Amino acid sequence: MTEGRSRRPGPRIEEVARVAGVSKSTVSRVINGEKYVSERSRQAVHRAIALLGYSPNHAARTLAGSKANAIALVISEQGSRVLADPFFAGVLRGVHAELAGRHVQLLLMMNQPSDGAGQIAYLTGGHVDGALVVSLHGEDPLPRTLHETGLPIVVGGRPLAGGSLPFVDSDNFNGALEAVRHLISLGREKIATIAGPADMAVGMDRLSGWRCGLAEHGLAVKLVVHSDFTPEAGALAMEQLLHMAPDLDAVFVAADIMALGAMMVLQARGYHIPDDVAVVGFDDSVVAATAVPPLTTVRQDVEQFGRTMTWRLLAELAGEEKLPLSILLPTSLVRRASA
Amino acid sequence: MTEGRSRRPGPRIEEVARVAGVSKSTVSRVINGEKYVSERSRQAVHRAIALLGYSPNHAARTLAGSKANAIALVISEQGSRVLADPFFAGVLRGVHAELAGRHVQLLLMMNQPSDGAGQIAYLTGGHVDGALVVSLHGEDPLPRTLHETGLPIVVGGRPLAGGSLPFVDSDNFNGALEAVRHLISLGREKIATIAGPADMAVGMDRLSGWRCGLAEHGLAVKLVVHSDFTPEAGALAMEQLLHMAPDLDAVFVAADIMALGAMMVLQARGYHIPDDVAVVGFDDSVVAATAVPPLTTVRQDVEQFGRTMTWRLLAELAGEEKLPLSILLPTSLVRRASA
DNA sequence: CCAGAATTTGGGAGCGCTCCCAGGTTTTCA
DNA sequence: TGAAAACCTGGGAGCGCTCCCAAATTCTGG
Repeated sequence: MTEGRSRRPGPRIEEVARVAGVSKSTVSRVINGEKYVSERSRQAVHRAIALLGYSPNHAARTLAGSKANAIALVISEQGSRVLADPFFAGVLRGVHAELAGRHVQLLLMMNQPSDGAGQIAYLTGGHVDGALVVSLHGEDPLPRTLHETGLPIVVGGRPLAGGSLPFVDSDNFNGALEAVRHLISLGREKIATIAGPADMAVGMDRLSGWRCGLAEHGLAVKLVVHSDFTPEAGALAMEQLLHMAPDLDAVFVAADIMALGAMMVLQARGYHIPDDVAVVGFDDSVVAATAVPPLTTVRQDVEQFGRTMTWRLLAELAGEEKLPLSILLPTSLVRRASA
Repeated sequence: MTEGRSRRPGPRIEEVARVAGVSKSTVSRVINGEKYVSERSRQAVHRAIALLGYSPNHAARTLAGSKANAIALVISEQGSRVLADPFFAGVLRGVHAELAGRHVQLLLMMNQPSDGAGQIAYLTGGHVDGALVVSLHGEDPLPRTLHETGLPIVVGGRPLAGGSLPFVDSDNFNGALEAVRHLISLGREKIATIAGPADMAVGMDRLSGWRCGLAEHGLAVKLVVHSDFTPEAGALAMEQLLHMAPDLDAVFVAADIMALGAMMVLQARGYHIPDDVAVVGFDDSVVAATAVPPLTTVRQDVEQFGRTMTWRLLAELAGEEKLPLSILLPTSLVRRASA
């Protein structure tokens, strides 16, 4: 009755100030972790906040202040959905974990082909302080465009276009290298690969690792077929490889999901896995352990991926200096029955 | 130099008003789609908005207005991650698609066991207008708690606890029913099931469908083993079933991912699929098509799931009357080689 | 011992918008 | 034909906070 307009519930900064016996300027300083606040005031404010259950109003902070207190997670969805799904969920979990406890909102944007311009306008329009761009397609211009407007970003997955964008990626090269070394240690000599698309960094880096592993031992690096990240394409690629070299004795497949298709073809053609042909995948996705036979694969920690991207972005927003431009996360070989 | 404080880029509502030759009240009315605006003014405002590339400031709208212009997507993550991942990504895509073009932000929250109370405080603290709660675990109290505070919510997946929460779910019952009818039409008579957990609606509903399908034809409904949504547990359940009835001729598995484990066991025991034992899964997840043999399964459209939840929530927020309390989405049988 | 620097505090303008109010104009209906 | 109802508009208070400014206090070093 006495309220003019319907107010949001909860106490305001003014009440905290009153209870703590200081001004609202001081409360604001404490909340934002500024220096030039006496220990005495800081304690009093913290007590008052706890007592009242105060939580700052996000909209007001954003409106009054010079930052948005929010970051965006931008998913660039150009095909390759199959690869994206489990990857994406894991990354998201990591991002969220890293954000926990900070007063930063996570906004989600998916790259609809229709609204490229609108999206850029939104992102650079002061609604967010920075963006995490998960861009599986290496040549996507979005990260660069955003970066050039001065918006702090971190790209997930090495961007292909030259220049220097901050990014986080799994160490695809060394993962593949380790896979090939493992195959060689098993005595395999005719080692093929089903590579990812040539326009994706993830595809290229895994291919390079395979090449290096073979080159180390003077083995031939001819048996390459490019494919996309689907089981069907993996099957097709395997057929091509068998056509090129029916006597191959191992294949490194750049994604578990493609390995599934490849294994189907191998088994249909009467090859025994791993006796005739050893198979190593990549990702250690949920399908790897339940494949028949269980798939030896290179594990990447997607949750760590999300956490690291977020950490890097927040560090930059906090004004930290000397941050590494790019961060590669370790991979590890998971040995199962297929190799 | 002339700017006192660093301002956000872009035009403000005042400029739109000036260009359109009206007051900012009128511009606000147009933006919010209120009635009591002449067609002439409306046109002028729209032209001015397009001309200036104006986009309303979210923080200011939220602060000044009585709504937050944001909804939350709350993921209740109590185990069952494997099921959740692809499901979750699809739902998210649907949510996003439905939100496109509206001035509604999507906030993401994952249920960290640690911050249950903080999360509720945040959600009911006026930061969001409503919430989508994806809660696979049927007895999760969060949806009910939120609903009781008056926050509009839509639950994804039928909530188990009695009462009347608005929810969206796949028609698990009829999907299972159709699967069983298909098996019966194939001449199978000893049809087992690997059911989901008994404390999840999704598990119970699929089990009920199986029961009904058998009951329709007077078949025995004894061969049930409960399991959780992992391949390992599926394998274990299959072993139990074979122990109970080595001569079973079909099995309906409540999730593709469990079916994978079950098929491994069947094949290891020398059963041929589908000749000896027919297998039908549920979900039509990415693994179904690449299983050996390819898995016949019940398809649910997870993207539609997300879209429908969002539509239902936005409709309620818009004050629409006579909304259905619950919505069941159709499923369809996808025939492949396993049955 | 005192000028200047460093620290600590409160006051208040204003971020960009919505929503209430008051006033004017047009339509409706008995 | 006149009063009530519906329609349309602009002005301005204020949402809850941050950040600038000015002032008060304490700490330095020559």
